[in-house]
Amino acid sequence: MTNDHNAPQTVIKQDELRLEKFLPYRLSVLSNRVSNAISQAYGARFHLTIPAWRVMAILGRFPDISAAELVEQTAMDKVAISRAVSSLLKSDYVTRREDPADRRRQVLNLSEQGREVYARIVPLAQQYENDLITSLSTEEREQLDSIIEKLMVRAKEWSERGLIDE
Amino acid sequence: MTNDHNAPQTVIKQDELRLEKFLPYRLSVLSNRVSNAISQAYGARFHLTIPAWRVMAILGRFPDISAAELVEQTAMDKVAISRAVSSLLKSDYVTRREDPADRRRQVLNLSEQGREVYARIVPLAQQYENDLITSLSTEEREQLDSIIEKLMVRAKEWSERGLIDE
DNA sequence: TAACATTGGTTTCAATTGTAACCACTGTAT
DNA sequence: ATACAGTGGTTACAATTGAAACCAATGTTA
Repeated sequence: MTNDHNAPQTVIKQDELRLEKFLPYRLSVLSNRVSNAISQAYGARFHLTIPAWRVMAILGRFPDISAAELVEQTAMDKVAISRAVSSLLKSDYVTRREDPADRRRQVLNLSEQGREVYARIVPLAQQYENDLITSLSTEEREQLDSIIEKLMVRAKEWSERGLIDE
Repeated sequence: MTNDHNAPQTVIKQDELRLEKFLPYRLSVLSNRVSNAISQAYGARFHLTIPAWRVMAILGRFPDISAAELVEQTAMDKVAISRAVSSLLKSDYVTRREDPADRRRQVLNLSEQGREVYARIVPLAQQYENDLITSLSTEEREQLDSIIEKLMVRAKEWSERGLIDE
């Protein structure tokens, strides 16, 4: 395929799969390693799960939104959001008030406390991201950015339009 | 700490986090989308979970290995492997025999049936990968390959040497 | 040889997650 | 008003997962 530095042609039989080179697999291993490391970091310090932290991250940037809007933003599902929010309410990191215009809708926000925690996690998160990409040149960072964007479009199509063939 | 190449045009306050641009987050969303789509594809056709399929994929390339070696190869954990193997034994996709040299160790292989299923899944998997990367140019594919490699090294260091700071 | 640490692998139990059913409210049509 | 479909959000239950305890075999030390 792309790179074979030590062989004139790829020697792998077509009916074998090189898992180590298989993109979906590599993405998954990489992403798991990264997520686990980071979630340990703030999980340990602030007792936050990844979904909870995601909710806070969104609320930090977009105040006054509802759970449904969180679903849109994060691509997490309804139930996960509901649970994350309810645990964040319990720990007083977020506040919730009814939207008088639509009494089904609950408007969410970071609480004072939540804002403090948020302010402390953000640099930590950035530090991790920084550390992760120090090994990349500026060009590579840009490349990665645009490549991820393209892959995401494709993957999104899968989930929307159903799978290949079928 | 390490390097700082931030553009002057960035308007986001430093103490805010743009989740949509946060690499660990994007990786996770992308990887989940891809994995779910693909696992649906062969889960539906062959009743395989992702861990089970991974085990088969490794066994297809590396016969006569043990569960412990599977752990090494896949970065999955002991228990996940154990469960996957036991379900694969039940469906007769893999065989297991005791290593006479070390009676704790079990040597695993694809069965005839397993090999057949493997042979049918491989093209399917490749088709998905293909479809995913059609949106990328040849250069981009090479870039992605090497970038993932670099990120993986870093993430691996985290899990081995513990986290940043600490 | 007895004692103890280590390794390969499984089991158990609790926490996390996903799916579907559900309740409460709103919007629309009758 | 009344009925009914759609939406926001939660609950209940089953399946999946992870951590820790565990068993059996091996290696190591004395």
